[in-house]
Amino acid sequence: MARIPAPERREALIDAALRVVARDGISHATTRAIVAEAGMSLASFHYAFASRDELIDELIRTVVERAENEVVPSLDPHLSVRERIEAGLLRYFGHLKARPSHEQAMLELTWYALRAPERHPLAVSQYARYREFAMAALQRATTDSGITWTLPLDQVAQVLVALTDGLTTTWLVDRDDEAALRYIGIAADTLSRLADAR
Amino acid sequence: MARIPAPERREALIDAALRVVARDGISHATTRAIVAEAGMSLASFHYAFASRDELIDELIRTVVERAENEVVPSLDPHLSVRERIEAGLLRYFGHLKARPSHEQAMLELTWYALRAPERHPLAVSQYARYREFAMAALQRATTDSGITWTLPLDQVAQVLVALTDGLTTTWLVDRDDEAALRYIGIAADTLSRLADAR
DNA sequence: GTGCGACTGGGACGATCGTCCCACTTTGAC
DNA sequence: GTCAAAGTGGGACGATCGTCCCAGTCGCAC
Repeated sequence: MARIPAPERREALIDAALRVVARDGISHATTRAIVAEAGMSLASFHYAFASRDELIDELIRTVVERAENEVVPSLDPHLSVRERIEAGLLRYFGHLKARPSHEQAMLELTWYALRAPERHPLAVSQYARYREFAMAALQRATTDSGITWTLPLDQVAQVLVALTDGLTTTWLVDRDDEAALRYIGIAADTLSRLADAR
Repeated sequence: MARIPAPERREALIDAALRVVARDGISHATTRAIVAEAGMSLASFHYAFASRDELIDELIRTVVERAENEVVPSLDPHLSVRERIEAGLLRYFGHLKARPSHEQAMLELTWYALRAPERHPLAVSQYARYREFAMAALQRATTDSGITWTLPLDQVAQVLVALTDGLTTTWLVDRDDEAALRYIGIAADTLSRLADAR
């Protein structure tokens, strides 16, 4: 095996771990499974990480950092705020359909973190990050429209996160595209009603 | 140990398993943990169940059957449809706050079922049952009000399930009561707007 | 080139997992 | 009372888990 400095190995192991979690679920993300995915030996694992828990914690932190803003509303000036929001939600839905196992992995990591009290803050910061993304998306949706929100932006963002969560969970279970599209339309209505022309 | 016929023992084991999952998470719901919770020996377990998988499957089926309709809207004739729906959501939220670990267990079981293809139907039927509850609740909310829905009732119910899911997940992470109450108000707005006076 | 620290591979540790076996006790039909 | 069937307890099986040890190999500063 090629000799790889520890920091790079940590990255490679985290990447491998995410692939394993997405493919097989976190319960199958054993040290051996992760090491096999990364093409390493067990010794290399424990040379880079003190324990499996340390890797999983680092994995959660990493996916939270890496998470991209998938809900990017359209900026087309011809569109209404509602249409911009709907465009953003549709973009997220496209991403969800393209990589369902990735979103499922993210949620599994949330539940995993939620089970151990000392890991709870990881889940909280994960959702704080989602809220940031939501805020940015909402701000973008009202840019150059002369429209403001009837609630503080972070509160609207909280609603958007919850709406997105509901979409993700129910679609992952039912895989009902038509229901998802209906829901997106209704969610866009709901959010745009929280915006008010001055 | 008292001698208990196998069918009763199956019930007792399922009850014990649900308690373990709610308290410690499904990853800690090992045969030994379940057996200890039920105060039995391992032999009794495998006398009642062929395998742990059989018990978990039966557990999911049982909680889906047992699940009670927590979203029961008010029937107070003085209330508007929107207020009735909000009352129902508030009732569910009260239940969620009173037994968060139970709701967390239900969701963990969903994700568990979602991981194995042969168990996927269990998750689907779980959400089908939620949809039934939602339909009953929505029907109740418009009783004697001369109001109908602008969408087929089962489609409105799908929206309610997704809205409730979003509420549950985000509250379990953030434990933000105020945000939950705001969200409930907005969700009630959203749903009542799908109802139309004839 | 030498030497030291960084890195690797393989094998092994004890703990815990799901499952099973078998001798034993109790129950209920006859 | 007899006896087959039902139910029980304890201990053991092989597999797999996270972790660790240790001898060995490589890269790099000097």
